[in-house]
Amino acid sequence: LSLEQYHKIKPANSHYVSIVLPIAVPKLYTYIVPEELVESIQFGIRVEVQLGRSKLYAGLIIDIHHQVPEDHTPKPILSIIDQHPIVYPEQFKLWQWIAHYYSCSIGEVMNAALPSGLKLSSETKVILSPMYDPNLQGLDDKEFMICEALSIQNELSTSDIQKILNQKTVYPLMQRMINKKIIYLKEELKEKYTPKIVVCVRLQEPYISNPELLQEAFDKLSRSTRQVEALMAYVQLSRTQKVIRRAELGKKANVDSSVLKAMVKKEIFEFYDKEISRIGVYEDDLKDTFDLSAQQETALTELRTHFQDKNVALLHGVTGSGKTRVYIELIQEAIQKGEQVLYLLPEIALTGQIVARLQKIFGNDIAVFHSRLNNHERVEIWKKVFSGQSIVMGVRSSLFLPFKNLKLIIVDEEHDTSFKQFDPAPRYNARDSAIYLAHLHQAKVVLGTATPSIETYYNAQQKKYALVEMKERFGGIQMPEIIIVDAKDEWKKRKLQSHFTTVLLDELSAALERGEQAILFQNRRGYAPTLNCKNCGWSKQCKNCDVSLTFHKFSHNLRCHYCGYQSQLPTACPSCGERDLNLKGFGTEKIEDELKIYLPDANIGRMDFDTVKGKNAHATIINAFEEKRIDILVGTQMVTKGLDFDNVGIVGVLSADHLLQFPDFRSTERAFQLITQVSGRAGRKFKRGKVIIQSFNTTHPVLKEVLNNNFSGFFHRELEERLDFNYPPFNRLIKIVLKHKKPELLNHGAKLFSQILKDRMGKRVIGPAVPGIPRVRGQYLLVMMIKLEKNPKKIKTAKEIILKATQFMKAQKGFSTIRVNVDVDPQ
DNA sequence: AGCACGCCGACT
DNA sequence: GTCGGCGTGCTC
Repeated sequence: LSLEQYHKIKPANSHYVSIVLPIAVPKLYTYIVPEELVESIQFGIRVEVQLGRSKLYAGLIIDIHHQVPEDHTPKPILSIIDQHPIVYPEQFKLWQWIAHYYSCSIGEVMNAALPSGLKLSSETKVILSPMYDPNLQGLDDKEFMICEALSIQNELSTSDIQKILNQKTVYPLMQRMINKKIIYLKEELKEKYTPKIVVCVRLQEPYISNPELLQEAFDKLSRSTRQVEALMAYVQLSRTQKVIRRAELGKKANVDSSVLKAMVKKEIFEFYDKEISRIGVYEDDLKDTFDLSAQQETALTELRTHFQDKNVALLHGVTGSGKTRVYIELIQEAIQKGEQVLYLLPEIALTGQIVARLQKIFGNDIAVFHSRLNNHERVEIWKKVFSGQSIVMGVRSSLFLPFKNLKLIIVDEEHDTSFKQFDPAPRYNARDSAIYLAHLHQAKVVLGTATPSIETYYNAQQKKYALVEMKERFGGIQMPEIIIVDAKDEWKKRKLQSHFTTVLLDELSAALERGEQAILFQNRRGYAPTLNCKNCGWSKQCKNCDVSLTFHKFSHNLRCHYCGYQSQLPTACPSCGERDLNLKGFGTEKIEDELKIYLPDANIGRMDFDTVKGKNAHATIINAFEEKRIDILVGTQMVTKGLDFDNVGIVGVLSADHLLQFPDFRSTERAFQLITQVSGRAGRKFKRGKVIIQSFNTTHPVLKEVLNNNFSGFFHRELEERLDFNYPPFNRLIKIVLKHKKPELLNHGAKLFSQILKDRMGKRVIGPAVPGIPRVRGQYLLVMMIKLEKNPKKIKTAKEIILKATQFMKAQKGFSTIRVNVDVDPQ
């Protein structure tokens, strides 16, 4: 239908809808609503639409109007997917805010926001024509192969055909076959969500209403011992639970399903299907009984008072001060009023103790939303929140759940960098987005941490946020004693034993003798970063990224941490033939091994990215440590977060220097946070703990500030530095990364791009510069940074300039394939 | 994000 | 010639 034809025949006063599609296209699309569907359309429902020639999508309606499209013929909505909205207007406002603030498309936000179970897309499938005759002449080899496959498999997807023919481009061939009417397209939307169904068993009438008649049933079965056992098992199970699964009953009575089937025939049992939750439910309803400390009471009162005129409060409480207890009180107040609460946590902190603790108190009022949930579980939580689930504990993406009466958001470990998503877009910060979400819902926000981020503390100082402090540990336990050990000095005196100072080793063995446990923190994983040739210094590089491969002892191979590329160990140096290859650097795995030499009697465990990969691996290690099957836990960042153990006498930081050496304006801040957090694991609940920090450069001011637990000193010194170099919190940063697989082309494009930015924004633009790792996954990178004054208008203009510059550069011949990533407020 | 079109070099 | 790779532009 041409545009003119359409305008001639278009019905008067038709309904049109604006639709968001879950893809990275920058704009919304307008579809026409067929007369028969007009009644069913509303904001926030998904509809099936066609985009392009064959793709079908589930798009979201976000506007309904009568404005006739001027420049194109609208396609019709094909069908209605939802009877009721799946997205509220508040949610959509959050999406819009994120898209604007973080410079990405609304479709990208939709992609991140909806669980994939709610995002439908078509897979082009083809079927064989019923008229097809295997003896038909005139087919070439490839066509024949497809027909053969189709006569066996019934239908094939585009990717199936690609595999069968072992070639990428199959569409022309498919089109040809369609034209010849050998095959047909089969387009269908598949609903990915199917509730989990289990078969359950219950008694039939009359037994169900008259349990006293059960004796008769037993008599009736007396000839079959197995059936009697099954009935007995049923009676036992029914005392403690309402729903009895067939499999469970079979297992308990040790009978197979044929026995149960026979009992169905005898009209004692019947089977029925039940839709069950995939989310673990917590039955125990124990209550946290101990009283609040005076400090906690004060903090609560202060928070309540501040919330009368401020919407955001920073709760700055030292490790072990009992912030969680304060949250619990606030949550309790909220749910008593029937309000919803969102408790945001960094991914890694979510996996265990804190969840268990809150579940103990709030039981099934809490839904837990983390990244290891599968699609079905995500959709289930989505639906639960929609129907009013009162508390959600979750990672950054739980921000997008369909709250309708959200009144309190807690962002725990507010400083944590994992609240910021950096790839893919939307590159949003969940802490900052949470504050906007709270604004939409008229909710209050508590930002809790022992080590506030510079930005947040600055906001509190500027009175933008309220500030509540808890300076003492719960139960009057002292802050740990911190000892800074000069590793350089020991090295000079030849006392240093591999990576351990004598101070650390002595303290460790003393602690073990006292029956205490220890945590050692090392900020690197793997055995040794590189395998080097002793003769010429050669090391094996990744073929996709410009980094040396890392040696992994467990799998005994070399790996790239950036793209996952793996390679065998070379037996000799390929460059000079030298057979002596050396391990350089040290990681958690090596620490674990070497510690075994110095402390042979200790049970040593390791917790890092490699050992917590399995679904329950993380919990298993924590349990082993809790049950004291591990004496010393060696780990990366993971050991710093959200773990509460009551028998840790010693915490060791193996090398503070590694943390301070990063070429990044946040490295001091991160070092302070990490060391303070890991120190906080020492001596909680039990007695005063000890922290040993090893360093080759003991004069660094941050170490002294950590030593004295001097947050304020650290903050002011850091603030001055940030002011000198125009960094946040005084300025705002936008980071732009350009990527392409051809370095020369990338350089030229970046030059053009940066020139446009510099013409408009002058010296605020820094770069383009080659980053520390110049190539990742086969793509060369160039980085630009823009330092902007905190002026909303200027920031808005800057984002527009970036968008225009991107469009301009991409319009030039050859540059269209350069990828541009914009990261607002990078971490 | 797909997907098709069109341009180009590499083959039967 | 035609196949397949790759860059470009469009999708209501």
